[in-house]
Amino acid sequence: MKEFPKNYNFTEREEHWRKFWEDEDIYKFDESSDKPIYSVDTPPPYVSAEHLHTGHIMSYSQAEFVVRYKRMKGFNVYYPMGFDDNGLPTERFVEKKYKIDKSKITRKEFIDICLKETKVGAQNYKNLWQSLGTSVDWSKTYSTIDKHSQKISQWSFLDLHKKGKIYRAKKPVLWCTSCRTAIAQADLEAEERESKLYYIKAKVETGDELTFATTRPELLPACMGISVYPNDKRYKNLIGKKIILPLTGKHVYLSTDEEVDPKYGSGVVYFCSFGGQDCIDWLERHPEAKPIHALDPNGRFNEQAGVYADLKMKDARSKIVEDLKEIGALEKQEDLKNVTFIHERCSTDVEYISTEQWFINVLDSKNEFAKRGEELNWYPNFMHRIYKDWVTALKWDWCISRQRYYGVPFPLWYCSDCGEIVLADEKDLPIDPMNDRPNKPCPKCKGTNFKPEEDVMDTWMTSSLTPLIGSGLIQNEKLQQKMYPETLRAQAFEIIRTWLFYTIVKSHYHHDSLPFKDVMISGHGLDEQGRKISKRLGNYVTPSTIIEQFGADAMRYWATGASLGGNMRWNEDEVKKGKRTVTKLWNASRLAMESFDGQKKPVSSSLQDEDRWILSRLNDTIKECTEQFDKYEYSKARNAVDTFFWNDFCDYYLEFVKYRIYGEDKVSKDSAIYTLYSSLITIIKLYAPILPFITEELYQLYFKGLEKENSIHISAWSNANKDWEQTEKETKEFEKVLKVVDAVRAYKTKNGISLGKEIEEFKTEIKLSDNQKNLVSITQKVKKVISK
RNA sequence: GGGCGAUUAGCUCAGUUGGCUAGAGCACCUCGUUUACACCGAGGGGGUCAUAGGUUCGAGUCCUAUAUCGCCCACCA
Repeated sequence: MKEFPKNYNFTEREEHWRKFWEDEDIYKFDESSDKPIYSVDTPPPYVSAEHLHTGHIMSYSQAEFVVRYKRMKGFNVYYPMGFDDNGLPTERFVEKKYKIDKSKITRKEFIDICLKETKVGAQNYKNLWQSLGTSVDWSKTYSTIDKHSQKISQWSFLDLHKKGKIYRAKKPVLWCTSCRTAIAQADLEAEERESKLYYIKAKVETGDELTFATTRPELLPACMGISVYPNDKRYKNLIGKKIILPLTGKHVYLSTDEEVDPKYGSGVVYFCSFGGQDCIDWLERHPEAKPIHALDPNGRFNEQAGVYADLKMKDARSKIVEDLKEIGALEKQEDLKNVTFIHERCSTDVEYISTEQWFINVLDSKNEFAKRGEELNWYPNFMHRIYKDWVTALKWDWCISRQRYYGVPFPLWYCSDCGEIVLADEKDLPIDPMNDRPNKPCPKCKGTNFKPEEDVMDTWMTSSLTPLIGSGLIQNEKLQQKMYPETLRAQAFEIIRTWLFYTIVKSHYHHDSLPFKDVMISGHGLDEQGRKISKRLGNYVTPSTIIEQFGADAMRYWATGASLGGNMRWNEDEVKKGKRTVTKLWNASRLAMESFDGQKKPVSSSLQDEDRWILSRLNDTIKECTEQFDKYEYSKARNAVDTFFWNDFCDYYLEFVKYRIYGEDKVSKDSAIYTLYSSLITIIKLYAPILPFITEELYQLYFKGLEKENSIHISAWSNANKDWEQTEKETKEFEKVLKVVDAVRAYKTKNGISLGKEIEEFKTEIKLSDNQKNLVSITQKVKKVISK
């Protein structure tokens, strides 16, 4: 056996193996293989993420453990990587970073900055993934703004349009006044706030007074109707009467509405043109009412709001409340908590503005999407519930158009003469209607003047296609078809309602199938106190610092700490434990390997009791570990290996065989070496998915010459071996030895005797055979073991 | 308001279909340099398994309430 250094220099060796894997194409997808395919769809991260934190490491590593396991299990693994660099998140990032005022920059200039910025971001991610040893096939990468992704996104639009799932309509949509674009229901976040319920008095034409209650008095200029519950006796004689609104002097009529709760507030509700879901629903029930378009897309009132024109919502509120007080129309106000919807990207209050947008019809197929959710294999299972609830609660069709610059353009124009929508030809994709022109005149009026669609697509319009984009990177068409649906989607739980849901929508409509068979959902990375990691709190550590300090293997080891789907706190001690495991593996291997003969694989000759025992334990560990990995329970898989390696193998077995490998008895030595070899190669294989660097190092140091595969990561996973099985009785019999060993150790420790020091005799109540007595005396340095 | 998780040693967490005299790692205390490892080994202290009921021969594990925390969802204006 060649020289075995005393210490393992992870900094240098990890760098070495990174390069080796890349040079040798270890993780390259083999297009000619006929092994079963295992394809993986992991989230293309937003490259605009300003910082990478341990939460990212956690969720990507967890998927990667499984990927490595499957690769060793004999699957032809397809693991591409994408970067999400289109859409609103990137735009907001660039706007903030460069303090851009979009009115003072051209569309093209802005897009150029975005493209430049995303290149930098993608490189940062790639560097981190590589230093972590992520086993991606880097020749298969995509970005969501590249031509390939644009082509597929535009194809998706055309196909869904053809299938009648896409429509354009002018109706109230969710609107962000800060981003100045329409958004989708999935982009909303609910925020509970301390608010006030204002009781406002209005005059009735009969001379009576009517008090209605609202949390949003600022919408008064857009009031389009007032309703009470049909059987509410208090207001019976006022129904149908003209109500004169305070401040604006406009009038509406008092109507009845089943949805009004007579017990809440004054039992009188006013409805406004952009107040919220309740108002939209009310308008549907009261088509006679006329919406008042008093709010501009920038969030300011316009001339329809009379004296309140030009005011922002917030300012309008205080002004209107003030004015109401002044004229004595504010009866009272009560404190209450209520839920406001905000845009998740910028936390701006969402408004409801009637605009013309593109939609994908999802509401009509809610049941089918729910059914797809049932067909999907969920790991862990309880995550299914989040999906189910979301699908059931859907209220809006998916608005896919954004009034922004940086995104995939819609493949269409409008005829300037007749307004007809002219779609691009599939064969011309991708196109940009701003630069390209239709290749034929308007099919309706033969006109040749066109207006491009200036809106861009919602970023999810593209990322919902990642299974297609990923598999589409395979040139071989026959093979490409075998790649869809993919095998595994791995993602975090907070994007179930977006990424997962939208991907299922697309696959269902396009292919009438699920996009993948399994979904593995990770939890959140939290800080040490259990708080969500956020930029504002600054409560995160930089992964690259940890990797430099403890090594990538140690960092990855930490990521196994959370059970599947569970949240995990940051805990540097766990990283240290990973580092210690690496060191321990190194040292244990040093002991074993220095006894190995490099020429040929050892074979089993005459195994001794302790050999049979450890091999049986090894066998159990293989079974347990495999079973857990098959269920995506990387955490439990690691646990099984840890227990075996530290407790059984190091604490007991290595102590048992030391004297044999240093000794002269060839038969005894050979069987010890066979057992050591079998155990060690298995241990490093079982650890390989989690600790790819140290296991590769150990594999290359000795096993490669005999095991043939170029890297441990493409070597075959260890299978349970029938020959190694032991009956329960045999195991129990041997465990008596362990008990006596424990007793000897305890005796020595309590008496301050070094474990290496020989003692004269040791008495035990446990009945041991002569073989067993012999084993205890030699390994524990007791001249004579006296047992019953 | 509805739902889903969680609640086990000082800390972070395991405890699979009920059999546990409740485990691990860290931390703590004591001992020990032994030809793999002091980034170590050995030994030890420490828990009425959130609370209250119930099912059972037997419950950390199942049921029913309650409490606290976290998350998801939700138009009572």
